[in-house]
Amino acid sequence: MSAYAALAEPHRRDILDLLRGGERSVGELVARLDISQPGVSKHLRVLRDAGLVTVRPEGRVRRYALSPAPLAEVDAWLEPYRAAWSARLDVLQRHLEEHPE
Amino acid sequence: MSAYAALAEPHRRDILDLLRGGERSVGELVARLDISQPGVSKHLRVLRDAGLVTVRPEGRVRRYALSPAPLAEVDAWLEPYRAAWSARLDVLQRHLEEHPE
DNA sequence: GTCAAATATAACTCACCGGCTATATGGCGC
DNA sequence: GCGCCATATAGCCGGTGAGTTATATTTGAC
Repeated sequence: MSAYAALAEPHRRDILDLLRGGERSVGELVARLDISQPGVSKHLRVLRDAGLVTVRPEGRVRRYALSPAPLAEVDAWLEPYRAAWSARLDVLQRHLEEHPE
Repeated sequence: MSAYAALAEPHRRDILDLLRGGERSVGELVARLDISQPGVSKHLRVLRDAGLVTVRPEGRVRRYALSPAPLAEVDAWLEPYRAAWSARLDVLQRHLEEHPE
């Protein structure tokens, strides 16, 4: 699954947001996510296949960590659009300068 | 459908990319997209519902234009991750400086 | 070795998505 | 009005996604 598709699911974005705070075990994620443990494991599998997270087994616990590299592609795709919407903001700003309310 | 989900479909990203070059009629999009006209219309409907494009009827032609505002949300979500992956690059860079091959 | 804890996988269901063809809708030319 | 052109919608189908419960797997504790 592409990084784009992986991000389409809100729970998966939640998981990534949680992992931004550092490594988390599956149990810790389950505790914060209002879906079943197998559901979390399934999402983690998708994220792992997309290269967005990595696992580090530690005893019987598996700690997941963020691996944000694939997001760079999304960011790169977004790049030209950033110009587009800031251009729009510029237009608005110029308009306001020339026609103050 | 959320902006994230809208972006999950490659054809829809293609459509947005095409619209970056300016307004396009449905026919022009169909000509470049290797899917049927109804398929394109369906994707345009999704993009419209997500607020990513706007329509301007002009005679019997409907011209679609980019409306990138919802992408700002995606960009904002991505923001903290940008830090995360540039941090990783920094780590790599420092490593290379301290241990040149 | 046995049991319990942590996690993954299997198997199932339901809903939705993306493609198609066929058809409806609305504007234009005559 | 009639027919054509551009586009949208309806309706169908096959695939897949996200959730569940039940079960398998691995590891640690004893």
